[in-house]
Amino acid sequence: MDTSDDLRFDRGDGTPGRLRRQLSRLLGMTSAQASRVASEALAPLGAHKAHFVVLAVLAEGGPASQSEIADRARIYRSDLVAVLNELAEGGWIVRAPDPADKRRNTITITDRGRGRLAEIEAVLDDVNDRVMAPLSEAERAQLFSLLGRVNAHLASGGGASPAP
Amino acid sequence: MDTSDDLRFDRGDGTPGRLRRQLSRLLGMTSAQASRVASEALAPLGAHKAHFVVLAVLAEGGPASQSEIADRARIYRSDLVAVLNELAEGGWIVRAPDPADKRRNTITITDRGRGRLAEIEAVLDDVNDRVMAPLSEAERAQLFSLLGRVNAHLASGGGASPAP
DNA sequence: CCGCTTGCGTTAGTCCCACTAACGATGTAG
DNA sequence: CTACATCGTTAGTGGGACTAACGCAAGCGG
Repeated sequence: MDTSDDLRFDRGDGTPGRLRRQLSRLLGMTSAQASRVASEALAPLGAHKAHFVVLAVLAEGGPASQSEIADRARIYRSDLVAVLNELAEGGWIVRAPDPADKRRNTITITDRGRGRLAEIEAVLDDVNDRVMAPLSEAERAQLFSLLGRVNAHLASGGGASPAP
Repeated sequence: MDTSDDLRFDRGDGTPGRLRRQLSRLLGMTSAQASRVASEALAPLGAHKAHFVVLAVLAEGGPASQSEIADRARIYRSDLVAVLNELAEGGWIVRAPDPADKRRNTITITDRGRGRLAEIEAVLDDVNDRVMAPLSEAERAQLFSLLGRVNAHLASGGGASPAP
């Protein structure tokens, strides 16, 4: 299998070898492309990726406070506010004050929300499939595993700069 | 055993399975972390990643016009302007009008520029190493290969949405 | 020569994302 | 009661990808 496609990317043509060694560059480019594909696929639905994330968290973890959602969904509480507003406006979640602790809101996914989640999930699964089209099943698993390990390592402070 | 660590990441605990299936999410998180590590490492030098990219292109490809650089470095011409200004201010490149075509500038890397490139490269190589610390050599190659293939696929329009 | 189109560098500005700071209201500990 | 921590919220930063439009120069067809 040769690289006969007219990719304008990292092929032998003009890309210096130094650049190809940089993981962060490759990650960045790939991430940007994948993200773009996903966003474009969700656009017709009027949905954002954050919607999916939050709905998934609520569907699988049950009702939760906003900071709980933020923790689980790996979203900042500050950004979560707008997302929840949009989701509430669509009737996909309910934001109700927690009687036990008046600081908290208890967020619950609605039935419509579950439908919405399924809808979004279908789109994103398809996107995932298109993005990873050139990879076999085993390779996809490999990619997830490798990325996951790097990610976990970085998340646990593994990449911090050494003491000065 | 509580999750008192402040890894707010994907560790099986609260992250729904649906989210873990999404490559773009994993890519995004990992890319953001890696990018952050790189930026922090470059900060003490007063350097940006774009500096590295442009210097590398010039060092390996020889003098070039700005749009040529933009093509090779996979940067937008509009963004390139500021980068070249900074590089010129540091004396790492020279921007001279092309006598053959007065619309063009010919950009050339200086000796100081080559020194700067080496300096930045050393930092970034170290970053790369720290980021991929948990992976063996073979696994790193695997990761590059897999990412590269996905990236190439996306770059050649592989992930476009089907006709509506 | 004249107009037309194309490519070049530049300016400005948009959108999205990760991230921080601060604040009022509420809860908790001493 | 006082001091402090937490919750939701608002606002704003910084960077990266990307677009639009402009002035200028080159090239081409007539």
